[in-house]
This record gives sequence, C-alpha cells and structure tokens, in this order.
Amino acid sequence: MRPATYYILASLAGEPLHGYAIAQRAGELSDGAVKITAGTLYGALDRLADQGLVVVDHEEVVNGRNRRYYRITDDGLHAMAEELASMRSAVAVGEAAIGQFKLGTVL
Amino acid sequence: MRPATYYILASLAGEPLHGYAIAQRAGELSDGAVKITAGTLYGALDRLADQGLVVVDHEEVVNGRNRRYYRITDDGLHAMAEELASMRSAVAVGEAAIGQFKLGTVL
DNA sequence: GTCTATACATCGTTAGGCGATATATGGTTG
DNA sequence: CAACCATATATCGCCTAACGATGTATAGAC
Repeated sequence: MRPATYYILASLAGEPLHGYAIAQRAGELSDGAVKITAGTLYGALDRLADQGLVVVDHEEVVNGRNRRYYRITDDGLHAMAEELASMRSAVAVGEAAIGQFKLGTVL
Repeated sequence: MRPATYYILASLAGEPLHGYAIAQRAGELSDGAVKITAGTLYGALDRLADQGLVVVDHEEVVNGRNRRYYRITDDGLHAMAEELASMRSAVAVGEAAIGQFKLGTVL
C-alpha cells in the first residue's frame, strides 16, 4: 500500500469525511508531508471502494457543492492494521541496519 | 520508496553484497515477508545506481559464476534514514487513528 | 471582476514491482 | 547419466498506483 492510500484510510479512521476533507486531513496528519491531489484522491477512493476498504456513507449538498462522505470498513481497518505491522517491522529492520553500519564505520 | 527498494538498501547497510545475496538477505531481514525476484532486483539495482544510492563495489567469479557486489553510498544511507523517518511518522499516525476509532466504537 | 477555496472528474504519463523467460554453472538425487 | 535444483545475472512486458494537468462548477473575498 502506497503512502497516499494509507493516509486516506488513516484520515477516515476517526470519522467519515468527504473527498476534499480527506485530502486536507491527510495533509494535517502527516504535518504537510503527504499532499494528496485530486488525481490521486478520487482514483484511490474508487479503488478502495472496489476493494471494500471504504464505502460511501452518504452525500449532502453544502453551499451548492456536493459532498460525498466515505466511511472506512472493517476490512479497511484490517488492511490498515496490516500495513501498520509491516511498517513497524520495516522500521525495526532499518534501525538495526543503520545502527550496524554506523558501528561498522567506527570500528 | 517501495518496500523492495527499502529492503535492498537495508540489506546493503551491513556490508556489500552481490545481487542474489541481496535478495536472500532481504527475505531474511523481513522474515520471509519481502520476496525480491530477479525482475525486481536488477531493475531496482540499476535505478539505485543511477540515483547514486548504491555503487558497484567490485566483481568476482565464484564457481564459474560472476558476482557483482554493490555497496550503499552516503546518499543511500540518507535516503534510507529519510524513509525510516517517514515510516515512523506513518506508524504513529496509524496507531493514533486506530486507537481513536476503537475508542469511538466503544463510546 | 478577478482570485481563491471548495468539490468532484478524467486523462496521460511515469515509476516501480513482478511474472516470465533466457542463459550458464555446478552439485544432488534418482 | 539424466533430470533437477540452487546459484547468478539479464531483459521483456504487464499492471498498479501516484500524480500533474485540465476541466467544470459554486461562492465568498478583495
């Protein structure tokens, strides 16, 4: 799972959000590091919906603009948890690897 | 950076290795989770070399088979450290998001 | 009146992973 | 001794996903 996809799911773990709000939330969560543009966002949401990781919760019109709210599913939470576990392992491996390298250069 | 690329760098952080050994080491480091096949491996090594994240250290012939050893560069270590930082953040965000979700379902 | 934020849609390009295939050596196993 | 498997690198083509660009539309700010 790519970072954009992961942050979309993470953004939805708190509460259902509409597309545009998801992109903003992802930016906040990552402290500006992850910028999800329209091209990435709607493609990813379609894909995630196809995979059953998110579902459309409801739609509403605010100020003449339509908002389509997405909600994360149980499968979506599981997928996120698995990705989380993979990243934890990768972090541990990377820390050990870099630590070993630094030790190697000193000795 | 995709997992395959990350694990290739991590495999080289300890010591220079030849291609085939990198693939094996990546499998060991990830406890079998990351399987780097030939198609992924040599393409990734070419890319990493183009980007200056690894360099060819030396070559040798063992049992009639050529071994091309790659070494990670300072840039490669920096790239790895950055990826590590990104993943740490992503893990923290994911943990907070899932925690918040579980709390939400209980209340 | 123009600019910016909001909100969704779609196209084309690019990067990267991955299976498949190829080539070659040498040890193992039947 | 033949078939198979591990070692070792190379290359092709497919597919997924990200992403920039572009388009449409509304509404408020300046």
